[in-house]
Amino acid sequence: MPDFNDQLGQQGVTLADRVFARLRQAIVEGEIPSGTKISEPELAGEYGISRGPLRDAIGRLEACHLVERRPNVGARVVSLTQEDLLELYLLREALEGMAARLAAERMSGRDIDELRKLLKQHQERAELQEGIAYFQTEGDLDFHYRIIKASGNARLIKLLCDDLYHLMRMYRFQFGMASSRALIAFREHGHIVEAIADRDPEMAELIMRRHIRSSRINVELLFDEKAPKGAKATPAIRSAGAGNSAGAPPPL
Amino acid sequence: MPDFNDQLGQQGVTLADRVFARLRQAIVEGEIPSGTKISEPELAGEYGISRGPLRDAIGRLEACHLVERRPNVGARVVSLTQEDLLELYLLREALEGMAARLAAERMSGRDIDELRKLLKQHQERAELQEGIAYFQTEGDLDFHYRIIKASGNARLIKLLCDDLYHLMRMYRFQFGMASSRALIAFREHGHIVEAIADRDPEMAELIMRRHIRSSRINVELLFDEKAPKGAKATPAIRSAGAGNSAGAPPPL
DNA sequence: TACCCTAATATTGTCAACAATCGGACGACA
DNA sequence: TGTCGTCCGATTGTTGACAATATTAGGGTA
Repeated sequence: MPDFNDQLGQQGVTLADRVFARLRQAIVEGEIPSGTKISEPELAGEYGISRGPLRDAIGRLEACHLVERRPNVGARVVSLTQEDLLELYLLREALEGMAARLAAERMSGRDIDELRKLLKQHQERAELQEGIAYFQTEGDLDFHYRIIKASGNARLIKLLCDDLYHLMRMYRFQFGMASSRALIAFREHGHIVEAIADRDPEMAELIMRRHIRSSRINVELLFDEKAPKGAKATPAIRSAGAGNSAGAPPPL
Repeated sequence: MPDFNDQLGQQGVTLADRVFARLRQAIVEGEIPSGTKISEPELAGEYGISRGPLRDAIGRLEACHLVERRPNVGARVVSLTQEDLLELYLLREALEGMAARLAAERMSGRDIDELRKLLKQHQERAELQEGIAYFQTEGDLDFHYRIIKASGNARLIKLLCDDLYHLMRMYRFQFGMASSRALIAFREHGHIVEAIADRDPEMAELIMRRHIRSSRINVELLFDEKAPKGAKATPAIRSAGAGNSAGAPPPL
């Protein structure tokens, strides 16, 4: 259970912080479906707060690319498209490739050991429950998360962990991403750790890039399978839990 | 004269848009020096607006990493450090490398011709006024700008052109970046265009990455020269035009 | 019946006042 | 004299009301 961006427990200090964290979770996990219009008076009423901090929170969501805003019209939750997901993978290929390179240069031996342990846990879990599910959803992100952190590049870390990873999580919640590739991906993770342990930046970057590129191609194939030709903007598949519009959320 | 992010003329629709654009320019160009505290009442008074849209604008500046905010304390203009600049170069190496790769795959023949023309203009200008200055400041950014746009990856474009390039501009305004490397860089630009025209993505990415890496190393050397040992956080060098604190800015 | 123009409605953008929190100055005490 | 505690001032966070804009429903006309 990785804790992206300290969203757990430690709730932000200010009202806008808390409502931002909560809205982000609701959007990422699909509680507020893609394409939904964000009504300021309505949400303010539900959360029992004023429109001021709510607008602040919406602004931050926009900065994360989780909602889109048009002046004098309002904000909508982004609608996920196949095209955008593929663009996201290209970004990750470039950025996480660099992260792996830097990690190979700077990661401490101690952290490398920790990373190895993490992989062992993943293996056990995968063997145990055969539920490649866990591995490919949270476990995979956790692995990547650690390598990014190990890059030591604050800007890279912020970009990947604060923005892009919430988007990736959102895509995983909305599209299934069942991944017939889990075992292969797991082995690739092993190779990446080896390259890092060998202090071979070139190799670490190369393998990480191929790893992410393979994921992208896999996703591309899945899309072509489901929608042989057109289907240029497939919206969310799962309706994701019937939004609790009745019954206000617990107090902040 | 590239027009990063449509900041010219076409002023935003809403008040917050306009004050955001104006503040960003003031910060990037050093009119508001690094490290300055952003006082909401004061600025609101100067611009003749309320604190609401101003706070909105400050929030967007924070999303661009141009100001840093602490709850209940306030916002300050980011203080530029050598370390952060080097991190920025690493990001650019990864991202613009990918942009060059994509451009080689997708750039239209027409746009490639345009790019060649641009280089010719740069050459003439450089020869004419011998003022490598222009080339290395705005011209260089313009060249990179076009390749990024040609990548066709909306997310990549947004990231580089909306956020990172304003930061690069800010560093160029604050630190000199005189660049003894202008001529070499110009030739490298030529090689990049060739690789794109050859539809050789691997090569285009490789050269772009080396190009940016060379810039980074050059900057690193400059820093080591000026501050042989410590000097871990060199603040702005130029005081940049005596900030017009007296005399309110023209109306929005 | 289809299209366009007008007006009502609801939403967003903006403003000014209130409450909560932080930083610094002053003074008391060891 | 140095350190801690307290108070005050100022700034930020939040609120509710006002103004401006976009959407939608309705009626009139070709």
